Formats: sequence, structure tokens, C-alpha cells
Amino acid sequence: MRDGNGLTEREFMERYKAEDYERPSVAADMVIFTVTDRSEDNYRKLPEKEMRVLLIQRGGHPFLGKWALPGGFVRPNETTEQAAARELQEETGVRNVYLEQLYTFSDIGRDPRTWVMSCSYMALIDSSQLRLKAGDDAANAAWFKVSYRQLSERKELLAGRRTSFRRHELKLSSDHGELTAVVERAMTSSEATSGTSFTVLFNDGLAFDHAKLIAYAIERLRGKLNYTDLAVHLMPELFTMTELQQVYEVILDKELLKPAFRRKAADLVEESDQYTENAGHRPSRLYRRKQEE
Amino acid sequence: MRDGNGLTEREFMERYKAEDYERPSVAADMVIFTVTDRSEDNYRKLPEKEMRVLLIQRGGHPFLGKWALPGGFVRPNETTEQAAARELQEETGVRNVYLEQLYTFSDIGRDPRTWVMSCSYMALIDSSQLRLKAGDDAANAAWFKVSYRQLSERKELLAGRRTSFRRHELKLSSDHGELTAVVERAMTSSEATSGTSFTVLFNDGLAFDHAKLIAYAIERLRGKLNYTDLAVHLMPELFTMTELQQVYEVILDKELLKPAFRRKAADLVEESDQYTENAGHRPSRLYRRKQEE
DNA sequence: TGAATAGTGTCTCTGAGACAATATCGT
DNA sequence: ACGATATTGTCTCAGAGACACTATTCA
Repeated sequence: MRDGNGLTEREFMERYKAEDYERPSVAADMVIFTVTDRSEDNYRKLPEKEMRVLLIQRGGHPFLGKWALPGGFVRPNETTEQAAARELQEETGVRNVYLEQLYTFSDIGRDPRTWVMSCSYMALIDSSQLRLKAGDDAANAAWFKVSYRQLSERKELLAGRRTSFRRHELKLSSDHGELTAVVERAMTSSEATSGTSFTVLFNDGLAFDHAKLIAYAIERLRGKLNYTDLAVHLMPELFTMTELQQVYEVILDKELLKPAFRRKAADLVEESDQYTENAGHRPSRLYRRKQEE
Repeated sequence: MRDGNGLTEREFMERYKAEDYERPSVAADMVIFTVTDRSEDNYRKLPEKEMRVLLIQRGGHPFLGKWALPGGFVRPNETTEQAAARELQEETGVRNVYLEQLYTFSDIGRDPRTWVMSCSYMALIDSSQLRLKAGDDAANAAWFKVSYRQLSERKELLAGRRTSFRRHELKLSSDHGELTAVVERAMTSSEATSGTSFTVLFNDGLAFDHAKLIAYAIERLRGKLNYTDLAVHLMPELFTMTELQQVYEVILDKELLKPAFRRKAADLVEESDQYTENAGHRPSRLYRRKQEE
């Protein structure tokens, strides 16, 4: 079979010049979430939970000294998934975790060096795996406590184009200090069009557009929490219902009713024969992730 | 502020060589859906609906003569969204449509020429806009009727890793013939990991891995249909409830109950004062897309 | 008048929200 | 016994599924 220039496929391939077009670099960046216990002061209370995300302090330009998501450039003989998994293992030593592609960001100028797209991933790590790698080799890596709260909501009707804006404050805190960003999520909808976009309005301490990536990841995580078993990936092998509920509550940033939660979560988990002990109160049954269905 | 090499940011940027790493080409490929009436034979029956997708016959290597999704390489001064919107306008003449990023595919060897990732988008076009561009300049473009049906389901438990496979048949038909592919969706879940992946098992007539992209788009479309107003983007400005229901039915490939559907859809639409006429039966109220909420 | 579709009524069942009551451990 | 959490019960209400019924047009 010959094409318009009378070439067979073999001939075409031999003459094909891969360098004809300008190409972007593609990075795989990861938003790695975990939920940990806050060390508790009171004597028989349950420890509270905190949602945390892993950040790395940049040791070079650009954004020297700022905090960035772990990630790196995708190499020629790997997929973006493989690049993400590789980075994840390099940074946390953890393999075999929940990994989900989020979105590919390609705003022009998002990296001052050159044309770089970011294929972003979300990873969920349970706190027991986390403990293994507490004293990480990278002194410049830290788990930041996450808070993501809606500040305001605004609606606008302009030339048949209705847009609603939701402004959120993203606060990340750790021993290394506190980072703050304000991200606005705009949902446009007109006669035919429709779309969502994120804008970073304020940013103190985060590198690149990573505030946007983190906000996007949190929105995805919250959205999927209700209709998937995503949360159990954040749990150790055995856990109580209350612990699972706390994970939901800290991610969604709202309180849930116990009976309703237990009914819904019952489908996601499997009873074990074990119970908590020495807790200062009635022991609770331990559950594990359900494999079936 | 100076980095490890004693450089300021300005000095660093001047010395930064953009050519240090090998880079992939990035294409924006579009799965463009529309729903059209099938020309009806009977005299007072309503026309049936068909879901269609736009394909373009390749005029050059590789995959010469095969059908591919419209798309093209992203250029240095545009985002992937902009590239997708540009391609969409070039191919269909349509602007201002629903556009959603789907997934970035990066399997190695997916393009035999060179390293190419595909950032895929889904677009929804209503049938009235479609008519405007019926006689397209591109003689090699055609709207293919879509059928996507589950063939089989299989579950496997292997070394603590549970995987469920769903095999689907994708059939695309038009005046230019029929294309068939079989795509398998594997959902793996083990102690901690979890993930979904698509594999093309059989492919007759489609270029690249585009059978996979189309399958992915259909799954996304079906999934979102139930909890978003996605479907109204496929409708012209005024439409009846039955038409809207038919769109749901042809996409989901299953029949819905009328009263239940009307209750649910009532939130998505707004009544107009107009009614259908000369239909051979009781006229029906016309609705339009709701802007509020 | 009748074919065909438009539109409404209503019964049931399920699942979520809300609140209350009981159970059990460790000190 | 008491503090704290674990676990279950149940009332109510909203929404989905299912089926049946009435309404209206045009050939």
C-alpha cells in the first residue's frame, strides 16, 4: 500500500524525521495523600486524624526553596503511570498503592524554564506503610497537613454565559512552616459550552502551579469518596469503623452520623475476628478491606 | 538567592538548556459524540436516535486507509485544551461546545513513528449544529454509528490480587463500512493497590490505539450521564422530554421508565411555551437547557 | 375513530437522615 | 461506678422503580 507520495509504510518510516516538530517535556507529578493520627494529649480519647500530603523543598532554580509535589520527567521507555510509580517509590519507598491519573496540565508558562506539561497523579498511602519510611533519606521532604476550605461563592451572568466561582483556601502546615494558597474554581455554562477551570489567586510557598494540582486532587478525592471504596486504601490492614469514619470526616471536612455511615461503609469492608484492646473503653471490632464484588 | 552551584535564578535560566532531555510529541485527540435521528420509514412513529462519533480516514502512513479520531499535535504556544478546540473547529466548524479532558495515554509504541502521547478529549455536539456542516470539505471524514456492548465478564483471584475483566465489543458503522474492535477493561484490586486498565484485544479498521480511547470515552460518558447534565449538551436548543429520554437510552443502551425519567430530568431543563406540531399525535411541550443552579 | 405519543397518579420499596437506647471495656 | 466509645434500633422522609391511567392531536 502506497501513500500520496508513492511510499510504502516501510519507506515512509525510514524517511520519517522525528525532530520536525517542537516537543514539550512531560512531567509526572504526584499528589500523595495519607491520613495519620495526631498524637493525642487526653488519656482515654481516641486520637484525631489528619490528612497529609507529601511535598519536597526545591534545592535548585526555579522556585528555589519553595515546596513542590514529588515528580519528574517521563522517560522515553516508560508510560506516565510507570514514571509516577517510579517517582513514588523513590520518594516514599512504597510500592503497590492506589494510583490514579488526575489531569494533564499544559498552561503556557507554567514552568519558566521551558515548555513543560504535567500529567498529574493521585496516590493514596495508608499510615502503616508511611511509618516504615518515617526517617526518609530526603531531608527536604515533609508531610504537610492539609486544610481545604471554601471561602466564598459567587455567581455571574454575562452575555448568556453563566459562571459560578468558588474560592477555596488551601493551607498546608508542617514543622517547616505553613504554606497558603487561594484557588478559584470557575464553572462556566452557556447555551452549549460548559467547563471547569482552576486559577491560583494567591500563593505563598508552593512552586509552579502545584497549588492548582493539589486543589484538583482534593476535589477529585472528595468527589470519589462517596461512590467508591477509595478511602479504604488509606487504611492499614485492620481498622475500626470509627477510624474509617474519621478518615471520611477529615477528608470531607464535615461530621457524619454514625449509624448512616456504618450502613454505607458495611459494603466496603469485611469483619475480622479481632477487637481492639486496652483502649480505656469498650473494644471495637476490627475490619479489613473487602475483596469481593 | 543562589542555588547549589552559586547561581541566581537569572543566571540559571540563561544557562538552562532545553534540549537536555528527550521529549515526547503530544497529540490532542478528540472523541466527538453526537446523537442524530435515524430517517424513519413508518408514517407517524417518532424517529429513533443513534449515537455517532466522528472519524477521519488516514491519507498517509502509518495506518494508511484506517480510520482515526480527529486530532493533531499540540503546538508550543497553546494548551492541550486549545489544541483540541482548534482541531474541533477545523474538522467540524463548530465552536463553543462541551469539551472535557479524558485521559492521557502514553503506552510505549502506541505510535510506530516516534514517542507520542495522546491527551484525549471528549466533545459533545448537538445535532442541529451538526447539520450545518453536513457536506464537509473533508471527504474522508464520516460520522460512525456507535454500538458498545458487554460481551463477557470474568473474575480472577491470583496471589491475593483480584481482577475482574469486562470484555466489550465496539462496533462503528457508516456508509464507509463497519469497524469492529474488542476492548477489555481490567479492574485490579489487591491489598493496597487498585486500578483500571484497557486493552485492545481485536481491532479491524481503527488506527493507533483509538479503539481504546473511544471505549474510554463511552465509559466516561455513560458514567457521567446519571449525575450530571451532560446529555443536554447533545440536544438542540428546544427539545421534548421524549427526545431527551431517547438520547439517554441510546447512550446507555437500555430502556428507561418514562415517569422516573421525567422526574429526574426535570431538574436539568426549563419549560418553554412552545409545543411540537403536526406530529400525527398529541403535541409535546418543548424544553430548553436550564441555566440556573 | 384510532394510532400514537404526551403527560400524570400512585403504590411500594429502599436508603439516608436523625435521634435514641443499650452494650462493654478499663480504671 | 463512671467515662468513653461501640453497636444496634427505629422513626421518618425523599427518591427510584414499576405499573396503570388519562389526555390530546392528526390522518
